[in-house]
Amino acid sequence: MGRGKIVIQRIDDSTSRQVTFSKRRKGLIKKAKELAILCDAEVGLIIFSSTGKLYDFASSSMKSVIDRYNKSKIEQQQLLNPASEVKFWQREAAVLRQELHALQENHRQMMGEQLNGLSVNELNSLENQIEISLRGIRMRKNDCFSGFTGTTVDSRNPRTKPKEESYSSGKPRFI
Amino acid sequence: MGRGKIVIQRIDDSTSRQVTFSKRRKGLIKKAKELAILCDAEVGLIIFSSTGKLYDFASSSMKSVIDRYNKSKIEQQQLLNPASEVKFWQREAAVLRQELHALQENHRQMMGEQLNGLSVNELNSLENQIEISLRGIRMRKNDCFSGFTGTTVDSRNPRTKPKEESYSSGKPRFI
DNA sequence: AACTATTTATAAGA
DNA sequence: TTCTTATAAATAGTT
Repeated sequence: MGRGKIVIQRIDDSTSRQVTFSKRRKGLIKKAKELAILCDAEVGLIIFSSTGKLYDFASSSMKSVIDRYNKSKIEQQQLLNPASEVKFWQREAAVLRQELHALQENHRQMMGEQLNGLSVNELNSLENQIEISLRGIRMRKNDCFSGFTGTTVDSRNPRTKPKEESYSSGKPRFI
Repeated sequence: MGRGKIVIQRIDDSTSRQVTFSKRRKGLIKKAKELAILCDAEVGLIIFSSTGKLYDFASSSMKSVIDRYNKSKIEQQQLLNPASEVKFWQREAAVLRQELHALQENHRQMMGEQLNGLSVNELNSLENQIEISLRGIRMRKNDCFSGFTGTTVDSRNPRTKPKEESYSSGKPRFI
């Protein structure tokens, strides 16, 4: 966009390279500003002349832009790096598998199965837990069938509670 | 540069803001590239869209640009920060003052003045230095007045040496 | 995503 | 460096 068309390659003549640098740098910074304002974007622009002089523009602050850039790049790399992603999901799967196994074993023991591996103490503990659970169930049952005397049970919104505390809930409360 | 003139302010309509963002981002990156090539400049450009997506361009690498930027900024700040600059020159002056004092004291002692603060050992050392200096001076003098027999003195380019080794030289050689 | 009328940027010249 | 101006390039609004 000038008197003549130019090809985009290094301008050999040092003087006209400097002149072009001045003009285009000004234009570039102007357009960077406009983009930031028009499109509500965060823009950072750093220019070093061939003589090493620094020119810059940032719509917010250069520190903010660079920090955001670094954060963004790290995230990008982690998501785009197949090895990391694989590792992430491997870890995730390992954790879930472990939780699942623990819960399954606990569940079997609560059902009175697979008790061979337990010591007497552990069996006592399990027995105790199940007795507590049983008492809770019976108390709730009692509430449900014999009206609301309100003497020994929690009276806050009692009508909605039974379902939440039944054993079939997804979150068991004892180990 | 379009069908109509626009004012530079946030485009309210989200769709046309996005369209404009696409067009202008492309244009800005193109111009950044051109500036880098045409003018042999190092350019880094970071753009975050209003939706947080990152677009960037660097003529070398963004790391290189940011590192250079940081270095450049630190230098700039140190030079533009009056307090730092004052401190810098204060340190510089202190060092020079110290060197000057040491040299002045040495000079006075070489001149046989201000000898009160010296121990016998130091006086002996000084005496010795001055004797060596004296011998050097006499040898040179000898060379100058009695022709060039070349028996005991350095014969490399003898005609230019006397001036360099006279005591009035700016760089004294003994302490 | 294309088109095109305009505006804007800028190459060359002074 | 700065101004001018012819021309190339970018892009706003439209399709």
